[in-house]
Parts: sequence; C-alpha cells; structure tokens
Amino acid sequence: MPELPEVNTVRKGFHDTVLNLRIVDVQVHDEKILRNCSGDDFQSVLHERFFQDTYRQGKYFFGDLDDGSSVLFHLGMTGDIAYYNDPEDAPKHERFQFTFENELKLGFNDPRKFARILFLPDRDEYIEEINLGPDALIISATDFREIFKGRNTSLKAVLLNQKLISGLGNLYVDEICYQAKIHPGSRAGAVTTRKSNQIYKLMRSILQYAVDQDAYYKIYPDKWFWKWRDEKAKPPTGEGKIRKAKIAGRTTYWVDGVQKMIS
DNA sequence: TGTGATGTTGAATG
DNA sequence: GCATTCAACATCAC
Repeated sequence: MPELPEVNTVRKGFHDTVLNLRIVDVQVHDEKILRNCSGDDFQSVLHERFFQDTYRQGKYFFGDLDDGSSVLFHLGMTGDIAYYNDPEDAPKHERFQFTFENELKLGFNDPRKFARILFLPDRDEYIEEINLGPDALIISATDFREIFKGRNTSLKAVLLNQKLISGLGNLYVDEICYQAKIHPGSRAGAVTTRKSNQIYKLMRSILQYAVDQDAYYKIYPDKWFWKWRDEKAKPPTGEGKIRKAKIAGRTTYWVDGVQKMIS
C-alpha cells in the first residue's frame, strides 16, 4: 500500500482520530517491528502520554508526543492502522495496540512485518541521522534537478533513493516516467534540465492528485498508467507495447515506443 | 504449487 | 564515494 500519498492518508486519519487523547493502555503482541526498543519499553514510555501532532517526510510518518518525543510509523510494505472499539474488530495481523482515554483502540496491522516502529526522543535528529532526502512534494525544482547530475545509475534508481528524494515508490515512479514519456532505465546523469523540469511538474501533479483523493486508487484517471500495469494489457493510448523488466531491482513496466530511453 | 509483491537495510562485491 | 546484487522480514493472492 504505502508510498507518499498512502502514508499521508494514514497520517491524516491518525491526526484526525487520536490527537490529544491520552493513551491509557499499550499492548504489544509482536515486538519484531519495534526496531529500537522492547515491548515493555514501548509500553512504559507511551503510558499516559498523548499525541499532540503529526509530521510526515516521504514515507516516514511521526506521531509527536506531548513531552517532545515521537513515535515513527514506517509502514513498510503492508503496514496499516485500524481504529475500533470492539476488541473483536482487531485486525488479523495486529502487532500492537493502543487504547485511548475514550476507549477507542488503535491497532497497528502488518501481515509481513516489514514495518519499522521506533521511539524517538528527537525526531529531527533522527531524520538527519538517517540522511532522509527532502519530501517529494516539498523539494524545489532546482534541488530536484541536482539529484540527477553526475549519476551513472538509472533514472528509476534515483527516484527510488529515499536519501535523495523521499516518498516515491515503485508504482508512482512508473506512473511519473510514463506520463513524462521517459524510459525508467534512462541514465540519470543524461537527464537535461528541461526534462528534469517536466518530470518534476508531473511528479507534483500526480502526487498532489493522489493525496487529494486520499490515495484511493480506484478513482484515479483512466488515462493513468496505473490501471494498465500489465504486460498483457494494451497501452492507455493504444500506442506502443507494454514491457516489463527489473530495473533498479524492482519490477518495472513501461510502454515501448512511447517512453524514450536517454543515455 | 510456486512465484512475486506498493519497502528498507546491511553486507558483500566490483 | 558510487553502484549493484542479494538476503532478510512473513503473508497473501494469482
């Protein structure tokens, strides 16, 4: 599920649902996704605290607590948050659960356990420490252009590199490359300023649209590549042929004859 | 039944 | 430092 728009939707739900509600109970069912503390530690640092604000950079979403510390929710591939009152409604792969003062429960669901949950005394320090790149919706056109310069790797590898720009994942990168009519395997260093600006504009419009739709992909426009990501499908315009290959280690689709390779 | 999947990290290799 | 590839994580869907 989660690239920038999906993570933002989860953040927004969290923001609108649990802010300023005191945590009265924490249950950890599986500590594996807690990456820097034990279940017991997690429980004791959160007990009687409340979330005051949220912050997102790329796919990293933070709940900021009333004492200045934060909890990082990185959803990995299958992380999601459910809210419920009846314990019977707990999601199937719930890894931990908060109960708030109004008896509402937050369940963190994650079938594949790729999520990373960290307790952070100082989130800004953490962001700096891991060298997380600027958010894809915040980076300037000028800085965006810089991330390609001198790089011998593929365009796709650069766009997926969270240390250069954060928030893009496999699906949105393919969508951006399709709409920009550029082959994802193009050499990053060969991207011109003109092309970079075009990619930048499309990236912004695609992400902003998805964010505005709460990442509800079923209502994305028919002309988007999204719905056609399938080797056997006909390209959206009827022109060219859909291809599939591994690029930057990820399954990549593009339309041969429409997306130009630059090298 | 086997395969691959919206992600990240660390290790090993060149 | 840069780039690539691989394994690891655990479950589900086709």
